Amino acid sequence: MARTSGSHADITGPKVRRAALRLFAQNGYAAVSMRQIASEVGVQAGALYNYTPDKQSLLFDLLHGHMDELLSARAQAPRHPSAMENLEAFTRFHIRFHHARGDAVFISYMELRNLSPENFAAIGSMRKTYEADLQGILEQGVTSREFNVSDAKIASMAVIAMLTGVNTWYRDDGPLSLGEIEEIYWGMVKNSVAGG
Amino acid sequence: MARTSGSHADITGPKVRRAALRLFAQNGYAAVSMRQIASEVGVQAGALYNYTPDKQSLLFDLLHGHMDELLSARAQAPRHPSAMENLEAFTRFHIRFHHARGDAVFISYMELRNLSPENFAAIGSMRKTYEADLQGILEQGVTSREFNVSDAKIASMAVIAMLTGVNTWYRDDGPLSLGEIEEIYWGMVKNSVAGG
DNA sequence: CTAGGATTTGAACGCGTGTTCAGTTAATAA
DNA sequence: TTATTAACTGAACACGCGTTCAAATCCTAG
Repeated sequence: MARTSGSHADITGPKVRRAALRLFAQNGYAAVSMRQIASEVGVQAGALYNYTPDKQSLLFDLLHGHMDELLSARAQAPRHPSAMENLEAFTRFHIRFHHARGDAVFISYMELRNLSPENFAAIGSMRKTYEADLQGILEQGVTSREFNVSDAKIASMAVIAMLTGVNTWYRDDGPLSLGEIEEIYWGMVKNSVAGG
Repeated sequence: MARTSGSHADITGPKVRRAALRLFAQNGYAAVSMRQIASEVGVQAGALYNYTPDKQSLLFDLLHGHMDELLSARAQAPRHPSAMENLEAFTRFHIRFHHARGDAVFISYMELRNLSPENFAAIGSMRKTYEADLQGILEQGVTSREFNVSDAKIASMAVIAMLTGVNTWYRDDGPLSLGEIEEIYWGMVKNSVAGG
């Protein structure tokens, strides 16, 4: 055997994924060519096929990896006795996690239609798991009378849409820090489900 | 002159736009070919160039037409003396208008990056006008002490994201009518800016 | 019925696509 | 030093792309 420690594969591999993530987010999956990705990595197009069987799998791996990170990061979050505390933790987690991964989030919403049916189902089910997490918190709060929502499923979709929307307009060099955004959004989320 | 009343142009033209709208929304601008659009219209690809100078203009016309409709429909809405009434009207308008135009809404969020810089700026400024409408309502409510928001701009982005999110999950054959959705969302919007 | 413009066809253009693969290069194990 | 193999190149493949345009077709005004 030769070239195990000095191998380039563990350098080029991540480079390929990073380049694909950036380009897919910026220009869209269909509009990005394998040659563009290769050029950003500093390699010829053929070499990419050492790291992905095809373009479609490259997209799927990015989405799947993102959802995997999301679910496992969320799974590690501590659970609190009160629904209010759980909702606050979820709100802050969602804003921070998604802010740090703008490209992956964008792709996850935009490029689902470019996945094969099986791949689409796989990502869809992971997303449902995440949504069910928030839905569970809302149901907990309804039971404990901390919250006042008529339909936890719909309320969870509304809250997630509101929180994810931060990504579409927030800029790091803007007037407000992410911490301030967190405060404002947590206030709105709390009122939206606890008020009335 | 010949063929003015019996002309096909006023039939084929809208057909082209409808087909392009549907296909762009379903598969993405970059993934849809002029031949696909032509095939859905029932015509050869070359004939499309009687109705658009190129593919890019076709996309822009769809987005521009959508924003035009949005702004003029909103402009016709009556204004109320109280911010609360204005916010309720905006909320219900937004949900209904966007629900009836799923494809155009989807494209308007997804395909902005496929516009040339000038076209992008044109659409962006129209969107800003719409957002400023809601922002003005929130500011009115802050002045009149009907609302309690620290930053009307951010609150308006949060509300719009929440409302537009309905399009991503609502289905006409689902368990709830759009009217019921309207009620639930209006409750959440009201609490989010008026509570605390 | 005929003239003439509106509308569409169908073929062609140069170009870029995803993917394959024989051959070349580079780095380590022995 | 040499054998081995991971990593990459560069050319090729068939194919679809957006767009153009002369020719054909369709329809109405006169």
